[in-house]
Formats: sequence, C-alpha cells, structure tokens
Amino acid sequence: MWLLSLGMADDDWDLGAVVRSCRPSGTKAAPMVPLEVELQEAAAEGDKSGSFVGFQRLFRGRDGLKELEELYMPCSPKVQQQQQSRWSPSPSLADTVAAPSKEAHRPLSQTPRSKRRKKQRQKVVCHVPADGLSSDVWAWRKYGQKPIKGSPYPRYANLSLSLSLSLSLSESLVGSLFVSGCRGYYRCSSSKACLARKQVDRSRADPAMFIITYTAEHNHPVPTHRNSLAGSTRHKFPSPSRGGGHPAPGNPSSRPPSSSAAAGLSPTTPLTASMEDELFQKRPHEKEDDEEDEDEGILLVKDMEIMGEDDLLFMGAAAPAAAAEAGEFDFGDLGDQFFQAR
DNA sequence: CGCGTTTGACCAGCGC
DNA sequence: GCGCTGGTCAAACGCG
Repeated sequence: MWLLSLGMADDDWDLGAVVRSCRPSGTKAAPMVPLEVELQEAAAEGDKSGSFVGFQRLFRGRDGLKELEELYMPCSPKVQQQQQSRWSPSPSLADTVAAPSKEAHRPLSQTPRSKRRKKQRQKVVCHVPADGLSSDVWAWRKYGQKPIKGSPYPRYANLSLSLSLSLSLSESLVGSLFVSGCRGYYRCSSSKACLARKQVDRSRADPAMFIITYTAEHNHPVPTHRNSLAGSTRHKFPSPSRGGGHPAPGNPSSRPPSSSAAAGLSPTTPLTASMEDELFQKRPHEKEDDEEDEDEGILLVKDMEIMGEDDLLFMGAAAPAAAAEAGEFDFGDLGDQFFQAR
C-alpha cells in the first residue's frame, strides 16, 4: 500500500516521521502480511550505499525490518518496489536510492516557494485505498488543488446532488479534493512552521487507489487532537457562491466529525458524489500499470486490496486511532459506517 | 474569530 | 527563449 519515495537522504529528512504520519498511533494488532523481501533487500542495499540515510535511520535499532513492518502494519500489508524511471531506468531500489543529486544537501525549506529544483525534492509516496487515507494522524490543511495533465479524470469538482446512501465511510475518509482527477495540495496545519506537505492524487491504474505524496517533514510532534471542524462544509448543500466547499447533500450518512477526525486528507473534507461515483467504479479501460508513480527516488510500498475481515481490522486499527486518541472516536459508529459503505 | 475549503492568479522549473 | 506544467499564494467565503 505504501510507496516510499526516498529522496536523497540529506538533512534531517525524517522518513520515520512520515511513516509515523501514516501510522495511526496506538495501533496494536493488524492483519499480518509480511513485507516483501524487496524492502529488506532494499534496506540492505541502502545501507551499503551509505546514501540511504533515511532508511538507515528507519531501520536503526534492534530489529529494523520488524520495526518497519510494525510501522506499516496497520495499513500496509504489502510492500512493493517500483521502478523509478526519472532517476534511473533500473528497477533496482539500490539504483534508485543511490541516484545522485546535485543539490542533495540543500534543505527543502531553504528556498521559499518552489525555487528549489523539483527533481531534488524529497518525497515519500504512498499508495492507499480510500479507506487507507484515514491512517494519517497529522492535521492537514488544503492550500491548493489543480487538475493534472494526463489525468484520466481531468475535471474539477462537479458536485452532484444525487449521492448514494452508502457513502458514509469513504466519504468521510477521502478528501473533497478528489474530485476526480485533481491533485490536492495539503500542508500541515498543526504548526505554521511545519514544512510538511502532502499531495493527493488518484491512481490512474486504480481509481479506488490514491497516491499520497509527502514532502518535507513535520518539525513537531503528532498533534494530540485534530483541529476543530470550523470551516467544514461537509454537511452543506451546494452553494452557488464559492467557498462553500463540497457539501454532502442529503447524505444521511454524513457523520459527525468523529470519523473524519481520523481522515488523512483533512479532518473536515467530505467526498463528493461525483468523486464517489468514480471512486467505486473502476474503469476497465484504464491501464493496469502503476507507472504514473514515476518519480525520483521512490520505493514503492503498494497497498493491497483490503477485503473482508481485514477491512474491519484495518479500520479498527488505523482509522479510529487518531480520533480515539482525541477521545472522540466511536467504534460502533465506525462499524456502522463500514458496513454501510460496503 | 479561528480555521477550513475553493479557486484564480502567479511564479519557477523544465522540455523543446 | 518560449510555452507548458506543476506548486503555491491569497482572497473570498462558510462553519462552529
């Protein structure tokens, strides 16, 4: 499920922090699916190369792999390596992580705006299903959205008034940004000084999957509770004026913030009907490869389809964690939502 | 009032 | 050098 994009491990790029951001706190048991060997090998390779500091750090300790496994456990039953063509045509992770960078030591935060070279940006890319988006304990604030060229869903939000009755779970877990084909830009709202960024795209290969790209790191601890729901537009009907956000018109399953509090995208972002339609209607004509993930220096830890009991386990372990931490999560409610969404 | 989303505009990076 | 594209800003507005 997770795709780790590892930029050159310079400065204090804290992959662990990013990983933690994907991992619900307080998570105990989750479906155990061993990480694939590639990851271990990759870590070893990175270790050898000496350029894989981020991973080294991540693996540091008694049992690095196990630790990583635990980190990913809640939402990452499967790890998969992915070729990154921009840096190197080789599918080898070693090649990928060892890819040279001219400006590898320039701190991400040093230059304002986007003056830093795009190719040198450090990223961590995660593949998550809609449900998996919930497994992020950080508080994100959306600061932009753009249609991405070549996207199979090239349009902005197109609100539909006819919303399925059974959208509750995913609706609360997926951000409004994902109005088909748009990339949403999020920054950490916990701290103004926090440079953490997050981009959310929908996977071309699988519309039900989302590609979350983390950039930079959090420079603060995980928030104990999410921000308020002020500004939330989730329960609103469409408004002719802008700024009204995406309503969940007539959606009986639009739940109180409890579930959304654990949402990865934003605690307050609903899923629009149009998005929902596309989200759960896989398009057969779409190519099956995951090559849209091409980016520099990426280790892919791809998500697996979550099915059956694992779903519930996952949800119980991942999504509610943050909310539970905030003392506002209702597991019973989650269960209802979960089954409604099915 | 604080925090959220939306969205047009702006700007820098990149490819040709 | 130019145009395209992606990333960010900031104003407008909504919600609690």
